[in-house]
Amino acid sequence: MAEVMHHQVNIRKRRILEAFREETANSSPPPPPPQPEENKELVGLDLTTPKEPATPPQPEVMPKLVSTDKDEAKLIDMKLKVLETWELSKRRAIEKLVKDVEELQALEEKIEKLEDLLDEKNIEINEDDFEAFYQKQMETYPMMEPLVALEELQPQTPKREEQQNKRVKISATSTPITRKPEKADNSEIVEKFIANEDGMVVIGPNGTTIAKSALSAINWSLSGAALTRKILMEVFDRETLAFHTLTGKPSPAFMDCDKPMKNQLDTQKVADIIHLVTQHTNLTAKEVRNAITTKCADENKMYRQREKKRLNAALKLQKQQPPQDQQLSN
Amino acid sequence: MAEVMHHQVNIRKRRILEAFREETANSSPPPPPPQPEENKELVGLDLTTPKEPATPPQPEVMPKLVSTDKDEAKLIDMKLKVLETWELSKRRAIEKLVKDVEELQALEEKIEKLEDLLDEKNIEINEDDFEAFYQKQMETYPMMEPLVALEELQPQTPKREEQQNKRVKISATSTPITRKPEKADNSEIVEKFIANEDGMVVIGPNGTTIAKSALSAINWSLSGAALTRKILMEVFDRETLAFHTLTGKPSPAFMDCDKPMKNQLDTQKVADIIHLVTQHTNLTAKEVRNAITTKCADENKMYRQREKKRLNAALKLQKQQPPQDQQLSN
DNA sequence: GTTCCAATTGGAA
DNA sequence: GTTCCAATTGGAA
Repeated sequence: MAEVMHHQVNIRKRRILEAFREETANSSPPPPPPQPEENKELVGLDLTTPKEPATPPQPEVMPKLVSTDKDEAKLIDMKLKVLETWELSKRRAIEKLVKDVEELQALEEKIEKLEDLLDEKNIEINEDDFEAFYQKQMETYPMMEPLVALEELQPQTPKREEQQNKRVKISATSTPITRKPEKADNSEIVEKFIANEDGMVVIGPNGTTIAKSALSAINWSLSGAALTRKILMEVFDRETLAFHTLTGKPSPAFMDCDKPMKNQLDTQKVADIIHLVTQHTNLTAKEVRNAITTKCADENKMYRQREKKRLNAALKLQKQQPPQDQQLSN
Repeated sequence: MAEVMHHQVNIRKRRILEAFREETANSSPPPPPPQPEENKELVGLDLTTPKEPATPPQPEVMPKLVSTDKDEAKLIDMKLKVLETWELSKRRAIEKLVKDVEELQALEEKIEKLEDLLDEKNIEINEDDFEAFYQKQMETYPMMEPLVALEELQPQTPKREEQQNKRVKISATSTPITRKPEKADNSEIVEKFIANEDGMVVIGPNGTTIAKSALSAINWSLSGAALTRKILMEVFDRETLAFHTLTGKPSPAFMDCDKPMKNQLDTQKVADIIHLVTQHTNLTAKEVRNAITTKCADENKMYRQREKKRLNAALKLQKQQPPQDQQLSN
């Protein structure tokens, strides 16, 4: 897989270089402009790195190009920045792929162990049984792919041409072939969840449910933290969020000042939320927990604001009324 | 690219299914054991989801299988878990790939704009100039790939067979082909940096330098935050870390209590550290900043601890001495 | 001897 | 009307 990625990258690299070559080939190189002798070895470009230590803040970070054609220099400069960005992005992509491969291998090992176990015990699995079982499982874990999808295997050696074309196309057009469909992604994810008769869907292994309508209302292309917050609002009500925290522990920063105690959010539900979010975004569990902590803090803040507003309104009302209830205010 | 990934996944899926099929084909399916009538439709497996609400904590999350052969049930159960994990992992991998493609496309657009600009202005780039420029750039930005590497392009249509074999191999052996080499990764990264005469290397666009020896001493397979901390220690000394923060702003949580002011860490250096870490790990800039904040807080804590220790030692010493310096302690 | 965690805060966004 | 940020803390790891 990493190999494939590499090819993709190399195609791109070659295109860049070819572009450069074409530019130089299509027209005779401009005669080197007369230069003062000390610049000669630099072929018309002043490329010396700034000698001064960084102490005076330098607004221009890249070493300035000095050339007869300023535009040209600027463009080379820009192009290089692009190349650099390119190279870094490539490295990151490969890292990701390597990680994927590792995950696949871990799964592979697990599966092989299971197969060994089956062999060892000489156990046979009836396919009908399995399908029935899978069917039931799907109802419980709606995120699973239907068995049919597992069986829809294209011939494995196919369409090299087509695939190749597609790859080139990805790299040659600006309209994405496999673009992340902002809205379609939504329904794609949401449709995996099958609602029960009350319109609720199970979001994690602990059986936490939320309304499917709520799930579809959530914009899954939101940044991770925002997504977590929306789901939190579906699982818990505002008051719960305002008076609970992730751990239920007091802040170590306010040990002495006796802040009002808060309880711990239902750990099962929290685990399910973390499950849901980490499976469908790139967030780590830690980031999700962080978002939960913040949301609770924010809800508490908002609750107190509203309370204050209510209190002020009540006081105002009291003042307007004749002081017949005066004893209550003492 | 997503297509490629899909194939890879499908190969795996098919292997799983084939394994199941072989098991059922190689031996006649076991005759369905006599079952009480109400279980008949479930073909020997009790697949009903647990009816009880989740209130009492249930240690077993997956619905229990009830079968004549407990081992068989258990194994199907396990196998399903694997399948589920598999499916989720696949989805994540595809998400990552889609993201990669998007990044590539963004770069593509940038480059095309540049090319258009070149065309528009009818500018030609002398290849020799470019190479000389690149050479110099490499000295300034050691992370860039050498130009030769950019030119080493394998023929683009090659080795389908080989590639295919590799893919199968990845999925069939447990020894990784492109495993992330824990140690090799170190030198691989470090060697990209070219030290100057003082053994220092530039780590980012602002020209921040650290000793190359320090860079090699760092274990790049560390978790991201730990890595950030190590680099921080190379760029700043302990005292600076102890009395500076990311922003220099006081904590909003301690506005009233007048904590001692802290200054802001050199933003240029911080930017370079963030650059270095985000390029070579999967951390986001936010996570790096978070790690910096924490490290500063920890260094401050440790500084105060040491100070206290020193003070205690001094007091002790004073007591042991004849009280001729008594006026100092009053 | 260090690193990591999460509760709290006011204000910026 | 909400979300996000980072400084601070003590203790767990």
